[in-house]
Amino acid sequence: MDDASTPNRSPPPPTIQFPVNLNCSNDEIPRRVIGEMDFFAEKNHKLVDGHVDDSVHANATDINDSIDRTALELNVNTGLNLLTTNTSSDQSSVDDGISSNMEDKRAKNELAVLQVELERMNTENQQLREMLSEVTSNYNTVQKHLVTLMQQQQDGKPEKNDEQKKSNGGLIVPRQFMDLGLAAAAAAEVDTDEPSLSSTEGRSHDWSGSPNVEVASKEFRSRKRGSSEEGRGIGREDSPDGNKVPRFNSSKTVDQTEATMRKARVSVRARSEAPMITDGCQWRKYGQKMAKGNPCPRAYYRCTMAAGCPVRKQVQRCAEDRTVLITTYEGNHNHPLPPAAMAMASTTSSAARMLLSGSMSSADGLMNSNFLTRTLLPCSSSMATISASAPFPTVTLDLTQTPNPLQFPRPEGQFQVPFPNPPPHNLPNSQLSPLPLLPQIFGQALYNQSKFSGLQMSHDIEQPQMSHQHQQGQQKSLADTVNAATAAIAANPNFTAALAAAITSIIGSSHSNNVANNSGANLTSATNSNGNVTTTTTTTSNSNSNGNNKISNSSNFAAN
DNA sequence: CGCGTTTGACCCGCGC
DNA sequence: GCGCGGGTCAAACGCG
Repeated sequence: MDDASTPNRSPPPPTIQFPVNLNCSNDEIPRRVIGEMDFFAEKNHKLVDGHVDDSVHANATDINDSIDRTALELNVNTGLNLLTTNTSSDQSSVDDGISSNMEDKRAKNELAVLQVELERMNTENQQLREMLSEVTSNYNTVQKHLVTLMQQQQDGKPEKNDEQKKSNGGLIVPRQFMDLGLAAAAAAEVDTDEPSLSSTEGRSHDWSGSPNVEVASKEFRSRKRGSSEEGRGIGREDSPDGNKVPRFNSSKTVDQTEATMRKARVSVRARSEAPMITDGCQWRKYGQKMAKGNPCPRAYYRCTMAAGCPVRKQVQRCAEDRTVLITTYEGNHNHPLPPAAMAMASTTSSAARMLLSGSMSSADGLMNSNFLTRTLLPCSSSMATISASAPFPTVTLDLTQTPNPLQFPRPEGQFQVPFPNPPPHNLPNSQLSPLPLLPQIFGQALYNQSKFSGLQMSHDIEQPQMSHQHQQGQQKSLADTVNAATAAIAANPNFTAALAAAITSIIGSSHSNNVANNSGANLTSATNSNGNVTTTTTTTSNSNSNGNNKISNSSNFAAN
């Protein structure tokens, strides 16, 4: 739990430079830029006002206390003042000049130009405010809707929960150990008596988030797979047709959503010579298969950090480029995770939630997703995608591509990823590599996004015990978050994109440990013509070459 | 001896 | 109904 609350969080590295490229060297500028971000924070404040996340509220309030909206204008004026100050100083310095009148005129002209510029910027700010206001409004609508649905869902299935608790001997503790990213899914589980993210191909269906359920599954599985009808009745609500074709306004919406969650997958593509990427967990290989269309075998791993942990992953080399390792995760851990493991866990659960938000059959889900992507994350990229056409909804995070220049370029040296993670207790230092942290970046970004999509709200409701820790983390990281958002704005001529990053960061900061921001990860998302969500996370990571992976053993990838 | 990997068999869903 | 492909199981095997 403690670990879960502070995964890989690093104090703001002293090396981080505020990305102030605003022609100002004034020390106050960063604060003023922050003030500019406070505009969003304030919105964010309103956005969460009257809702679940007190920690967000608190942080937004903090910012509000120190910086108010006027700071935005101050900020705008700041640069201008510098120039106008220069102008006036010019005036004073040329008093003894011959053409003081001309200088005066020139200064006036400059002033006029600057005023025009100021007006333009104000207009732009106004537009942005309106946009944000609209976004906020939409968000609140979606949020309310979601809460209503959650309440309905809860009211509709209380017996189920009780039943499950009874069958579990009242033991639901493992869920409390889930990390932040997992908890939302866990909450979903509590509601649905089903493993949330856990997924299979619709047959084994026993990837339960609860060890108890897992045990039950194993029981019926051990009887004989051929006679597992009983087991199927228990572990499988996803009827073969239930989760394939979303039915809108169907009474089975909830179940279908669950099925979607169960089948959600997060695929990470990374260049690595190692047989597996290091993700902080211990894995046991339980199978290997040749997959069609790929000369490299696919290895199947199961998390062994806790008995009954439902998390599994597949590891396979990319057929086209065998230096690319594709790791696909499914399921939620049901045990505490070391910091390094939090990364991937956060990634999978967050991505899955995002997936859910985009693929759940209810109109709300679609609304969430589309709303999010249309309004906040207009940039598109191929670095991460959600595939709705795949047999299972899959988020693919591509770490192999160079950052999209259309994303958020950062000045060199800015937001260097210090990879400050303490070595996982089970990993020797020699086996650490930056790579395992990248998923955390993704996870955080996705987490932010999924939170904003409204899904996380349910989590907040049902996991209030998290909020305090979140709060601490937030306060610690809020400045970094703002800085990061500021950096995005300052460094990026594409203000709209920067705005998206800023909003995403700030909103995400309400829960985050700010890894994404600190590490310079940017995430964008867009809705393509198919209505699928394209998510992009760009990192400044320069090397993912190898994480000598430390699964509990060093299994060699046979195909390599 | 215990633990983890290997690998062939098996099960299941899906498409034809 | 049949075959294919994906996923899992579990006995055999290897290693420390």
